[in-house]
Amino acid sequence: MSVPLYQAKAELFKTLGHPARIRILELLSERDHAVHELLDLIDIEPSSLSQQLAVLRRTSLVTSARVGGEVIYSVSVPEVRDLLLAARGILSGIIAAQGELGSELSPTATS
Amino acid sequence: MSVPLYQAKAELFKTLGHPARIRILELLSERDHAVHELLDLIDIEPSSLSQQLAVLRRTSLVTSARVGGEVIYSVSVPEVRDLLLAARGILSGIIAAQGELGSELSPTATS
DNA sequence: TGAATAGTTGCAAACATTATCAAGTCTTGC
DNA sequence: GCAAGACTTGATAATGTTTGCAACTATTCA
Repeated sequence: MSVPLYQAKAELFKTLGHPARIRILELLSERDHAVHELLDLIDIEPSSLSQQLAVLRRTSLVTSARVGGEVIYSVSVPEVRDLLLAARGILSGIIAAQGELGSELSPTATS
Repeated sequence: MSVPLYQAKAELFKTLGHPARIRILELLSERDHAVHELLDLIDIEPSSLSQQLAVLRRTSLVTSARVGGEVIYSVSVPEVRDLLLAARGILSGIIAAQGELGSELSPTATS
């Protein structure tokens, strides 16, 4: 039952392919956060946040621990930070390369 | 104008979230390939390959150039390689951390 | 105990992505 | 010109993902 590595990579990237999940990982790679803290920082419904956290948990990218009334999340693999930085590098590269012409990236919210 | 960076990142990762597209990028990050060469190396229908290439083109991750009878693809941003390597690092981290329990991820193939 | 806060789960509708087949363009070589 | 090879495009059914609401569990605190 072994999955080829390129497929595992695809799964990993798919897991990262959601704005809320990126935000979560960015925040968690700074420091651990309780769910309600994330909720204050990310504009999303509680249940939706919970579901995105579940996705990240399933992929073992984050872990959770109940501490009294709150549940604290942490990134389980520190290298996640590298991945996010690499992504930023690529985006800079692309943007630099094409100036500002028509992008497929749909403009919506701010921040 | 600007799309929030975290959203652009999510788009980027989403683009990478498909096994065929990962394969394509892995192959192209070694050297340029004509479509029919990719076709020989990846088990996929021509029309499907074409569609995946279109996705990568739209995101500006690859560029294509017609050379006589063939169309040659190249990665447009060399840093893509870093991203793929970072992904491999994370997968190793996860796999190492959890041994072989879940069996959702097991490395077999190369790269 | 009961109210309030903190999170999670289930589910159905809305939405996006993928695979496949048929049809079309472009280029080479005869 | 025209057949063959190399690719792309369009349409569509099948599948997968996301969202939002309601309901539910767990913990704290008064």
